[in-house]
Amino acid sequence: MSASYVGKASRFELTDPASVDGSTRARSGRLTLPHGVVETPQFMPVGTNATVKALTPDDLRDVGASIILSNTYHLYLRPGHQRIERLGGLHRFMDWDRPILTDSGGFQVVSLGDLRVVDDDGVTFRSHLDGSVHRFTPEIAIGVQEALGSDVAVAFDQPVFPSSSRAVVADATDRTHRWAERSLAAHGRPDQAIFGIVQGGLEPDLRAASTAFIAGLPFDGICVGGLAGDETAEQRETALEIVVDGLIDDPRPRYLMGLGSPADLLEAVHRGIDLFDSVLPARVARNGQLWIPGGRLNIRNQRHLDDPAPVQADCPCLCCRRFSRAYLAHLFRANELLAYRLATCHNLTFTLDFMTRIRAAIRAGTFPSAMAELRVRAGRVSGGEGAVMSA
RNA sequence: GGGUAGGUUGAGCAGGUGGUGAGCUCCGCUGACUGUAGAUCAGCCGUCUUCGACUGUGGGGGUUCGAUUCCCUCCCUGCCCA
Repeated sequence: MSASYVGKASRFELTDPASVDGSTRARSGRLTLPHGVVETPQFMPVGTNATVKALTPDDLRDVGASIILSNTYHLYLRPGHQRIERLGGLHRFMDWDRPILTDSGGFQVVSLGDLRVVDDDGVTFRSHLDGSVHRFTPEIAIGVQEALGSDVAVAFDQPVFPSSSRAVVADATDRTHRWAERSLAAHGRPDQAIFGIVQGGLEPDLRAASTAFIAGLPFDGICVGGLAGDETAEQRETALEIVVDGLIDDPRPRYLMGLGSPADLLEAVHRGIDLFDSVLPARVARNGQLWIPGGRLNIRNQRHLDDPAPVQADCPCLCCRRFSRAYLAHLFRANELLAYRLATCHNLTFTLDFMTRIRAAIRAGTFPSAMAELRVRAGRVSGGEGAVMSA
């Protein structure tokens, strides 16, 4: 097994390969990009509109973000990638000097709309902002990302819902493969890495074939797309295992797109994933759900109004360092803007701290035995009959 | 003291001039949220043995087959005049 990968704009070194006893595929590494180093496994907060909602760049550093994701589709429509390029690129525009990965816009083209037409060459769609008609092709999506100047560009793909029929999945997966080749051919920026996306839905053979196809192309990293949708955790883990099986000797970073709850992150790391992104911790924070060890709390509940304790006693975030649950509960009820900032700081701090704990366990060689404790810490923060902490 | 407008489910309101008032917005509660058209959305929000039933329009009394509605009286609130 190669322990490192060197591309023209990125480097990935496994510092701690998966345990030799085969009990886990969790591994730890270091991804070096033009704007800095990313320790893996790592979570990328999502900053769709060149901002992680409610946070300043200083807040982002404070919560421990080492890389964020931003969005090609949204920035193309507003304020326009050419404008951002004229203003010195995305990093300068948003004053974030650490790495940025840009999603290709494929996800939005599918998630946004009824008013879209997919053909073999690309996608024609209507802007969600003003209804105007636009067209994305792999070449255009890559061109936009080069203009933005992200550290990592992502190939243009066509995701489909995991529950889609086999015919739909097969069609979209084939198209994604052709678009992957075209994305690579179109990409020329030397200070920008490019990742390719595996599709294949929940069809085992299509997943395996897609993994083989994408892994066969000279991408700098492999994204696992088409999950974190309407599939069950079991279906997701099965699909994930198929993909990682196909990448077992591949030295490049593996990025599972769209996953974000601590419990889900842990299980995916266990199965060999290095990178994640999700809006979940930030969105849920804005809606009043705070993640704490072992569970969560709804800060809008009346019982918090008199509670002088911080959201989480040992948390170093801006919110927990200086404010009480009572204060945060008040801010939410009063619809004060500070509520969103503080809550987002907390959930991202919790999530990124959780990843730090995972890395520490892997690097200490104790990940398999640490999983039980990490699972408890992750709690069930989403779905099902999840435990809601009362304290 | 006189006049006037009112008293509707936690709050604020709609409606209702003899034929079953549970309608709205807040507040509150619960759930959802995973490559962000999301500081959003959904459900509940009088009581109960909750696919239904019961209660409820300030209190009391009257007329009536039937009263939130008509009559009498009392209480409370706003405003105006003394």
